Amino acid sequence: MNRKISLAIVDDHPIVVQGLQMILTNNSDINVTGCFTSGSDFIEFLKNNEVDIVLLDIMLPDSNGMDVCKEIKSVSPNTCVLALSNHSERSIVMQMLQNGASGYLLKNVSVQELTNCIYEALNGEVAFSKAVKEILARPSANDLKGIPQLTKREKEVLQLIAEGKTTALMAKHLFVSPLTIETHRRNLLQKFEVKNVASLIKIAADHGLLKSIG
Amino acid sequence: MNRKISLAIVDDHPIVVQGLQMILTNNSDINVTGCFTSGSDFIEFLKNNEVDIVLLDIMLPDSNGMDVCKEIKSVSPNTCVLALSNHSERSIVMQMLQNGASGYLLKNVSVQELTNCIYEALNGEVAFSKAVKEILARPSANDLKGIPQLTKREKEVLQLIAEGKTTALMAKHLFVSPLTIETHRRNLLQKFEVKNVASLIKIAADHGLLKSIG
DNA sequence: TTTCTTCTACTGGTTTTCTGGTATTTTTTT
DNA sequence: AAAAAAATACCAGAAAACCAGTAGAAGAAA
Repeated sequence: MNRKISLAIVDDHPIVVQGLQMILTNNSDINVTGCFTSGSDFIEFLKNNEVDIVLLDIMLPDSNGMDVCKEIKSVSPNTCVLALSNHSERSIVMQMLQNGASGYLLKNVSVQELTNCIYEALNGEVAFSKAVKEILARPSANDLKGIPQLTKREKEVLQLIAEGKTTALMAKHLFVSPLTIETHRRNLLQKFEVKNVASLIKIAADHGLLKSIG
Repeated sequence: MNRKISLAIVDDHPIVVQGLQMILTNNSDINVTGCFTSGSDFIEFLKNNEVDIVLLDIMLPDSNGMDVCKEIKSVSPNTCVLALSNHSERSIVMQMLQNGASGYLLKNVSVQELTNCIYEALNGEVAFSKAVKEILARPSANDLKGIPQLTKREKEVLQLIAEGKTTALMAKHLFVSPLTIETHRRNLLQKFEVKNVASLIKIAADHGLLKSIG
């Protein structure tokens, strides 16, 4: 090993910071270079110091995690960002990753998982804690309101709508009257509690109800 | 250790089957209980035999992977299904998981990863190979055909359309004329080469261009 | 400065979706 | 056999989306 890994912690909860530090000082590869309670403090630090990886709480009081992450990556593209959060909402996870994070951990992460994820991230991989993988895998299972129960025909029509077919085309395709298709569409909108196909398709896609376009 | 893990392989490529068998016989915990070249053969077997985990190729000649997976879980809910595939399309991954798969591996998986994933799956976790995590994390970055380049305003409008807002509402929201919104929508349709918002939203969602609903 | 892109806005017309009803037939379940 | 659920079909009108073409103004890039 040539040199120690330079790691920073950004979190406004002293207890979390203490805990992380304790865990990480046991690891001889890792050097905790700095702890910060705000995103902007860390960005300043980053301008004059090299940091290999940062554990970033995404719920900071002053700024939001997304923006901090984006800024970190623009100031120092090679610094890995591991998002650390209590929030297990899928959309937040996705947004962080979209903004360049190397991974996402819930704060209930185990010590073993934490160190694994750090090494994975530094190795250029994407790192998730167990609970996060669960969220990414089964968006609907973690949903408050369940997916409406659809009939076979409704699923077919839903799929065809997503493929951009108009009522007339769908009717031909399924050998029924266009008026029947309209009824199905109407029932779909009602079941999903939306008022146009745009949101219908959005929600259906989020729930993994649609086939990918061949 | 009380008893060996019972593992089955379902794949129509003899070479893959051979390879998997070779790798797995080196592992004294695992007993390869059976190899099958079709989904229905395996389902039959499953009715009379206990299988802890099955490595399932999702591109079988006779049936499709989703349905086989669903059937496996209905015949034997405790059998873990690890999907094995060359296909790295996000929506396929999601569909398999939706249908009860415990994980998804691309066939370029390493030996180490494979065994890790098997243990993770048996342990009730969701298991992904490295490449799959990459896909889940950054849907857009892994696309073959590039996503059309969107302007800032177009992205905003796209998002609002996905949220089910009408032209009039979007116009109010963005403080512009409804006619301007219409133009943006039109440009979006043109850029994505589709002719209605349904397919627009479908494709945008597939590419991870939309925020998920909280 | 000129050019390119983006954002803005318009006219006018067509197609499709959406809304609120109703209702018969077929299939499934009890 | 009766009841419930699903698939089928219709009318008529309102609202929204879609199409084709044009074009000025602001801002960024050459």
